Parts: sequence; structure tokens; C-alpha cells
Amino acid sequence: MGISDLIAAFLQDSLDEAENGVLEVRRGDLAQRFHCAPSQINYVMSTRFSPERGYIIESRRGGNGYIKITRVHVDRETVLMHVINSLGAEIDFPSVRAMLSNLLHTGVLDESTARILLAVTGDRALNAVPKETRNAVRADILKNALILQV
Amino acid sequence: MGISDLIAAFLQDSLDEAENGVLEVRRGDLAQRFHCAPSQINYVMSTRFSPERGYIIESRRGGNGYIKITRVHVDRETVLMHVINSLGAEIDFPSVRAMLSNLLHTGVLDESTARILLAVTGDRALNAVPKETRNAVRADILKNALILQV
DNA sequence: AGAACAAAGGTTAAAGAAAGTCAAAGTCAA
DNA sequence: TTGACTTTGACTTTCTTTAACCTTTGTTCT
Repeated sequence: MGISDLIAAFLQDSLDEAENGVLEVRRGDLAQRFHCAPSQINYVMSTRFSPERGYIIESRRGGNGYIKITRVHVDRETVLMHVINSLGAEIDFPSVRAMLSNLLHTGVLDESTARILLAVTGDRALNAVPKETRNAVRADILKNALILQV
Repeated sequence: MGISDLIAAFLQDSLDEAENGVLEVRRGDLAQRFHCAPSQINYVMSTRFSPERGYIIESRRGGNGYIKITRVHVDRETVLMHVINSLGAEIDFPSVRAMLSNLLHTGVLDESTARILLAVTGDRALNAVPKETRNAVRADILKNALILQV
């Protein structure tokens, strides 16, 4: 195991302990703790905590700077594709609500997106659509929106 | 959290308590309370309470001088309400595209939201809706989504 | 009224405190 | 021995803090 692996393991553990799957660290502190160049922390971030691997990295420079690691649900993409595929040709609104709530709580969708999708599949938004086809329209709308999120 | 963050948080809280979203402070008082240089207050104002972030700063020098912070979503809100009201009962897709592009570039909508709305009002999403009623559905969907953004 | 003084807030440049970038050099396994 | 992965360090960019000096407004004393 190289140093990068050690750092990554340390961060993983810290993330497991942290609430919310959010961890904030100082680059300098980490570099000191592991006796490495500060830029190696960036290397670890970009190779071990990339978005593809289910993490979001935010940071701020300057005084009181930080690096924040947020774990999004591991297989975001897989979950989404599964949901999209399982959608079928029709879906009623209560099911939409349940699905979006689920995606929100598992961190696959953010709140803003979930609320928008709830609104645009509601009966008010689909008022002009004949009741018989509303559930089909709901499914189409959701598929087209969710595929964007992958 | 650095001092600037503390000051900003304090001001945010004060603003929340204040009626009208208007807060008046003395620069000197703040500087003393936070043991910082007075000019740091100006720094906080310009970085945390800029117009881009939805605030207006007014001030007066000299005896009984002050700094007044006014929170204003009015701008965004007004634009959105105007757009919603001008939507009418129907809107075709090219118009949707232009409208969203406009809202995006004026900063009223973020990119993610704009893309979602573009997707859910597209012909693919509304495939099951009879062509004659699609523009009405588009208008309904947009209204229901945009009202959330106010 | 006018001049001096006091009491605000404003501006700006420099120093300090992080994090980011990039390319060169090192390591290691196939 | 070559190519992918790691490590390092010099240099850059961004954000914060401080201090010296400037401008505006109100008050007081002739």
C-alpha cells in the first residue's frame, strides 16, 4: 500500500464515522499527518474520490480554506438506470411521489430536482391531458428528466 | 470558520430576525464586537452581501453614520412572476427554449433546472399527449415548475 | 454663517493563509 | 523495459486580515 492508499483509507474511515457522509479536512493537516506533499492530497482526491466513484469534492482556498468530501449514493448511475428501466409505460402520481421521495432520501436526486419533478407530473400540470393518458405522460416525462441526471 | 464567516453569519441571523429584511448596523460596533479592523466589515459586505447574492448595501458616513443591508429577492421573484403571468394558456417548444435560455442567462434559473424543464417540455416527453394539446400542457408544466422557483 | 473639530464610514495595497496546477522524477508490475 | 500509477516541489490563484490614509457628515464655537 502506497501513501495514497493510506490517505484514501483514512478518509474512508473518517467518512464512515461522520454524519451525513460529509467530511471536511484541511489539506495542510493531512499532508503533515502523512508526511507528504500537499499536492498529493489533491492527487488522492482526484483519483479516489472522483464523481465517478460517487463523491463530490468542494473546496475553498485562502484563510480557513478546506476540502469537503461528500459521499453521494454509491451507485447513483446504477440506481437511476434501474429506476428508469423499471418505470414501464405508465406510472400513477402516488407512485411518482414514492419514487421521488426514495430517490431524494438515497441522495440520488437533490431536493430541488425532486420538487420540480413532483410539480411537473402533478395533476395540475397535466390538467390538459386526458385522464386516460396521464400516467403514460408521467412516465415519459420522468424518463426524459431522469436520464439527464445520469 | 474565519472571522469574516462569523460576521456574515451574525448578520444573516440579525437579518432573519429583523422585519422587512432590512438591517442597520454601525461599522465600528461590529468591528469592536468581533475584534477586527473596521475595513473587514466592508470586506464582508462586498463578498457576502453583494447584489449578486441578493442584497443591497447603503451607507452614510459622518456622525450617526450607518450601514444598511436590505435583502431583496424582489428582483428574481418579480421576473419570475412576470414570466409566469405572461405565459398564457399555451406555449410552443421554440418559445419555451427561448424563455428558458433567457432565464438561464439572467441568472434566474440555474443550468440544471433549465435543462430539466427543457427535457420535460420536449416532444419526446410529451409523446403521449395529442399534438393539439401539447402547447397547453407545456404551459401548465412550466407554470407549475416555475412557481416553485419563486 | 464659517471655521475647526469630531465622528462616522470608504479605499487600497500589502501581507498572510490556504488550496490548485502541472510537469518532472520515481516506482512497480506485467 | 515500458507504461501506468505515485510522489514531489516550484509556481499560481484565491480568499482573508490588517493598517495607513481618505472622504463625508454632524456639531460646536466664534
